Amino acid sequence: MPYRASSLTEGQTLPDTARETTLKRPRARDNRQPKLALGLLPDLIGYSLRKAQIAVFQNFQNAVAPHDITPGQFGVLILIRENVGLSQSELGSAVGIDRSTMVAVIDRLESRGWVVRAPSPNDRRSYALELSPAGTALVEDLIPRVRAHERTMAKDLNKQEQAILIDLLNRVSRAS
Amino acid sequence: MPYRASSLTEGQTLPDTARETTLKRPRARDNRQPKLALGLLPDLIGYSLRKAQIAVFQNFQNAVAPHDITPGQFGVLILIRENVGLSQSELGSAVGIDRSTMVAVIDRLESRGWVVRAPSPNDRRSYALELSPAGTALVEDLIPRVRAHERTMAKDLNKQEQAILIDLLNRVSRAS
DNA sequence: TATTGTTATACTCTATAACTATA
DNA sequence: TATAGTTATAGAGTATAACAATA
Repeated sequence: MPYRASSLTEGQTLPDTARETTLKRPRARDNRQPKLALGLLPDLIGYSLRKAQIAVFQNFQNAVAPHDITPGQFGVLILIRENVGLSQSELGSAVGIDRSTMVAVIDRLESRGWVVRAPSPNDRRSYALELSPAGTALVEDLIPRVRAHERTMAKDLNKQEQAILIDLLNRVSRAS
Repeated sequence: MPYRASSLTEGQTLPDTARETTLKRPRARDNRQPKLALGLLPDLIGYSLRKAQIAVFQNFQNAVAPHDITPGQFGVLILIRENVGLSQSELGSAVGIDRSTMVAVIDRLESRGWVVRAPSPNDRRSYALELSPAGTALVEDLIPRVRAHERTMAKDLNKQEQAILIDLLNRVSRAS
């Protein structure tokens, strides 16, 4: 595999702002190489969002380790599993990508033997997507790993904070 | 311009969870077409993160409208402005991308007349990146637009909630 | 010998436009 | 006429490997 999506042109390091918890901690290691001035970036939600996104993506890859699958592919597998008979176009508009883009997405999942393009009973133009037995087994195997990954990413947040984070993120999503 | 990065294979719609604020609102419009079952996705931080990311990215594009620039390019311009004389390699490691990738990033910004590859005074192997006058003017023009964009994205969060969101995101970034 | 920028190569994600088969 | 899947084409973003110039 070539690349391995890492970060993006957004800035990586971050100066420690906010959170005065555990005041009396003896200034433990905080050796993330800052050095660079970040200007207004640390105040932007998009900037923090992007950094968190990168961290989550990379940890996901490790968490599902033996399997080579991206968070996006996992999402598609879940949607197919939860909505049997979905067509490519429906799936595409659900995840917000063009149907021409969805072709290659399904191609990859199909060539790995996880997804089947079954004929749609009603409409001969479209497929009824479904998981193969291997795809079903894969998802079963992935779910506990993904849950463990989730616990890792949220390990410094208590239950309430996790719920708050998701709620705040959802409100940002709806704000645009 | 071709594509216009929109979303990704992660799932778009979302069922309304949490937040019982304003109980007596008469069930206003909430017509985001759900229909699809999302399984465990809405419980995953990565899923909400991705949706928020997409919303922010798209709104950013609108907010800087006359200019065609991505959040990532904006971030790079800010870093160059705040750290004059930065080399491509330093910039690359700051934003977490390979120096070979940074070449094309700077190529684009340079071809648009915003960034200059000035000779480094100390090291003849590297460049001292700086903004051109046009690049400086661009950034000056962008900053208020980006701040307005930020207000749009955070319009349903009060000041405290915004700070909490950024803090929680930073903690997630550090968790991996 | 190590580092900086570069090029060659490759792969994913994304889009638009046009085509085929079907509705 | 409209829709589902497809292909052709294009561009951004990402990586690794190798090379030249310089340290």
